Amino acid sequence: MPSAETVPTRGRRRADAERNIAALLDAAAAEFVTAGVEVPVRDIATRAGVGVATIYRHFPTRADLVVAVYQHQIESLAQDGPALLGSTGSPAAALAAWVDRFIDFLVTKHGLAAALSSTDPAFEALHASFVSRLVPVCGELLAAARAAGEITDALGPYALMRSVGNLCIGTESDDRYDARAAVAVLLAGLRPGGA
Amino acid sequence: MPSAETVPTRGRRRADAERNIAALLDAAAAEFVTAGVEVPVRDIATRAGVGVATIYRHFPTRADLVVAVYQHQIESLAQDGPALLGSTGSPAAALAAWVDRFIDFLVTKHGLAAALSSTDPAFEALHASFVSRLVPVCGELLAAARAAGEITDALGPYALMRSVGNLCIGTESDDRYDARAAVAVLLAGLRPGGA
DNA sequence: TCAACATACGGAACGTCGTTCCGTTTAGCA
DNA sequence: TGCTAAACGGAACGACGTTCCGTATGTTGA
Repeated sequence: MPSAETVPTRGRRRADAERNIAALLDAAAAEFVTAGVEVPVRDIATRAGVGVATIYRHFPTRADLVVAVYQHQIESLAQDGPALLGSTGSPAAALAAWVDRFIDFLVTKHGLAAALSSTDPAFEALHASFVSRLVPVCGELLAAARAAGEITDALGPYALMRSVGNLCIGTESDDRYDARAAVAVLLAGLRPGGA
Repeated sequence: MPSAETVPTRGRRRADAERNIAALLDAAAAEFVTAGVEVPVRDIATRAGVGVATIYRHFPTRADLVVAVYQHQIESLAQDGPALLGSTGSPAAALAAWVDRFIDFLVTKHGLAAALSSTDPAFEALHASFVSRLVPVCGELLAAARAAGEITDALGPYALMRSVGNLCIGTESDDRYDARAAVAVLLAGLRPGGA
């Protein structure tokens, strides 16, 4: 997992570096809420009380910072998958519940969904992190639901996550559009018995 | 229709202005294909052999230029709607065929789908143009299909177009994801008889 | 406790881009 | 042919991402 190296635990960091990394994570989290994940680097640096170079030193790309900020939530999402599969009645229901948590995660983070499917190289590592951590989990849920005959194989795990991610784009700025409703329709389309 | 005012036909333009506008539309179309709709303004100006100010004089926002370039295709898409409804067996089939043409349009224009659901104010007019011209058409198709009992009312015309547009984002850069397949699932989810 | 060295820092500097400004050119017309 | 309004082009400005480099500081071994 390359993203684990983003803020290296190896060697030993100087105490000031440790402090600055913590301050940066706090500042970035706050700025992401206020101004979205595309917030200017200088704003994060200012809020953290450090110079811009300090950001680049610890987080070479913007995606590294974004990943670090949301690492815990991505991780818990990844662990929700097997848990839901064990505790929920049907695999399809577990998949639906998991997707619902994924949506929750995305729609509450200003611009994160857009960043996820952005072609901007600055966000490549973000995409990669989501893919490597969450696609396998989605794959398990999908396989279980398919084995139970509850859904078709019209979409693979990657395509499904990407579809859901895309449907979450721009949900914050338009009340005529509800990502959750769109995803519900998408999932309904995966049920067998249609075409 | 506000976009008709973008390149005003009223008054009379000087001949050089007329020429430059034509050159800009050509240059922009070419650059959009090569570099996407987010191509730097200077690149378009250079290719057209004009100064940057000339772009801003005729197309105050980037969206105005994008709309002008694709105006004919948007228009013909709008006219396809009623035509398909008249010539296709079922309203649902007409809707599917129309959506398919919409997808064709979006996936062949580098970055257009992303620009459409972008929150960047530079693309506001683009969004507005699509909404004002295409949502009503989609609404007709949707209403007909609904009246025939072929689809549910889970998504309104705006939400459907937005969903399809979102699903088309990033399709050019990733062969693990196929927008057409995702939209097919979405449409399948609109069929009655599910939840 | 103190040097000396690697680590880390901060802000200036550079290149790119969107946008505006302004002195100059030119088309249209009498 | 000369006048005027329309239009032009490129310089200039500000915001931003990114890199550079001289300076400061924590760590470590004596």
